[in-house]
Amino acid sequence: MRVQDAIELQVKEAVKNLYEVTVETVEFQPTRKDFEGDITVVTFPMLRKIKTNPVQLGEAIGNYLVENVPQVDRFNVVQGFLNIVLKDSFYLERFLEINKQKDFGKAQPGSTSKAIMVEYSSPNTNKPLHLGHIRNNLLGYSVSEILRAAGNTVYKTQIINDRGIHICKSMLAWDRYGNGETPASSGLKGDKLVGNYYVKFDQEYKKEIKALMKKGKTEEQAKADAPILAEAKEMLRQWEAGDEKVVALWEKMNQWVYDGFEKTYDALGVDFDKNYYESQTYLLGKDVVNQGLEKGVFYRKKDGSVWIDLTDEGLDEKIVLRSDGTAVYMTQDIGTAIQRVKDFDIDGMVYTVGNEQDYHFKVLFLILKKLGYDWANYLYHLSYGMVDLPTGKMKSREGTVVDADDLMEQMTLTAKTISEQLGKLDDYTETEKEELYRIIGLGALKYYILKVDPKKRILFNPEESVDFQGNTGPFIQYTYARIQSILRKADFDTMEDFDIQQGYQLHEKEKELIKQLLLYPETVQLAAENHSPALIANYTYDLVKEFNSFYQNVTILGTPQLNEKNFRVQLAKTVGGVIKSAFELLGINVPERM
RNA sequence: GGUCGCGUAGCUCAGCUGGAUAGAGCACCUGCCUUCUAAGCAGGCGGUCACAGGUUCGAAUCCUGUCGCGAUCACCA
Repeated sequence: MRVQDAIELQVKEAVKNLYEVTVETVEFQPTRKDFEGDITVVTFPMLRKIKTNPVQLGEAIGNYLVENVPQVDRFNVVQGFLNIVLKDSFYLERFLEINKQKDFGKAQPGSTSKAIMVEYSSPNTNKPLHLGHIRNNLLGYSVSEILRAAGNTVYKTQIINDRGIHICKSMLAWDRYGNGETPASSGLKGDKLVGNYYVKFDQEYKKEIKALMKKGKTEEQAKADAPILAEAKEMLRQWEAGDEKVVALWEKMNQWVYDGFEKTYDALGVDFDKNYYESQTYLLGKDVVNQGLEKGVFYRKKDGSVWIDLTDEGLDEKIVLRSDGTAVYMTQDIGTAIQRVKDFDIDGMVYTVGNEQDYHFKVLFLILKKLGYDWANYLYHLSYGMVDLPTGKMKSREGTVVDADDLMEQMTLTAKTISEQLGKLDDYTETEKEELYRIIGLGALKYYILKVDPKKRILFNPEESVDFQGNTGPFIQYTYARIQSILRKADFDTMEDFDIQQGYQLHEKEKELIKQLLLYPETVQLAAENHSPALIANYTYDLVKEFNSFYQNVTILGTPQLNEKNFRVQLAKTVGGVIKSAFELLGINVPERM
């Protein structure tokens, strides 16, 4: 970066001295692989002010740079592109700097740092987590890590949707048909057990609808009149009234689910600094609405309901309190946001929620801004596309979901199969092997999901397994393992023996690797700004591709020259460090061997 | 119908704050394991960047329109 600034300055000097013209900005881009050079100045825009042809201009500026910028070695001109070659010494010096840094790529807290709360996962407690939750969790966790690496303070949270009619449905079904079944008695994971009763409710509900329709009711009537639904609603009323028996059942079943979720989160490798529970927040927000009513942010309609008019913003009117004075989803979200700022003194929040709620969050953020909260300026909806199956949407009630636990287990199994075929780990113990299969299987799954732009919907085909070759997690893990193998075989790993003064001449592959390493810090920043783990994934893939090409074309431990060997081992070690660091940002572990 | 998002090779995706001949992986075809791990490397095949206009010296990228897919427009969450 500093060289680019120096070059920019000298380019401006050059055109001023040579043509008596002042240019505001100089356009840079990395030189394309097909041309010789490290950095390219695009001279086309300058031609507007300077009456000459692009080749002459490029030559003139190039010569000036060679004379005035010490890091510039030589150049070539292709049309309006001035390709600059930097000296090897420049790259070697930068490489030595990187090596000294303990947390290369990560930013220290600074003036632009913020305290941010990231919400993700936010499950319902009536069914197990599925593939959709996995995408949510991986995104939320990774963005948290990325924001932290970019120098921010981050709090991870989830809001657990532990109340409401859907919870009562599984409670009712268990109460009626469960015969006292527990996770202990059945050997089922708690969330799975509760999920079964949610499905059971739906089956019974459908039976009743069918029966009612036979008696001549319309489908709509039947759905509304089914006794089992009325009973669930009644249960919700009792819960809200604090009925002891209902609350006890609710607590018991929710605990089963929490125990189950904990296992899934553990396996996924995600965690939270604080849990919020909807049962404790669903009444929040009403007093804020009333205050906003006084300030004129909201208005009351004749029937008593309270609204906000966002038509000036190109949106609609939106209700924030029902005519009976009860809260809606929006009210709750307003109240919860304010509560979180009180709890954590944060500057902003990231909500990891599917793109079906784009509109909701647009409205929520606008309302909070209009209410005058300064932290409302940094609210971000980390919106992501649905994960669909070839057969369509996943529906828990209908059992058409890819279960999170099952999927992770399946991935681990695939890793095992491949690993056993390759048979490189015969001296590993069973426990070591199992751990490794998990790392690889999860690496494949996580990378597969995180490498794609969050906005895009994912079509997941369970029939075609996730790849372990090419642009995949295991490919990158494999490269890391190879590097560790080299480090184990090298009997030195310090930089002290490498002498830059000897005028080391960089191999083309070495230079490309250093260039790619130098991009890591700005990639982290960019990923943070864009809330995009995909940028980290793609960066790491490029780095690893570059390393493998180096590895396969250049001998590292085989060279007779000590200075060269030391440098190459050190280079490999640094690449390994960046792979590990980048994968940590994605929540993916790296193995020492595989 | 209004609004938002997406549309790039057979498939999965990069590239999108405008720049050189549009890049990877999978699949398919050639080579490379007596030398640091072949989950790899080197190469080949494969594209009207959905379509049509516009802005620009220059458009996959920006603007407008059309088409296709998805989401959303509840006193549900």
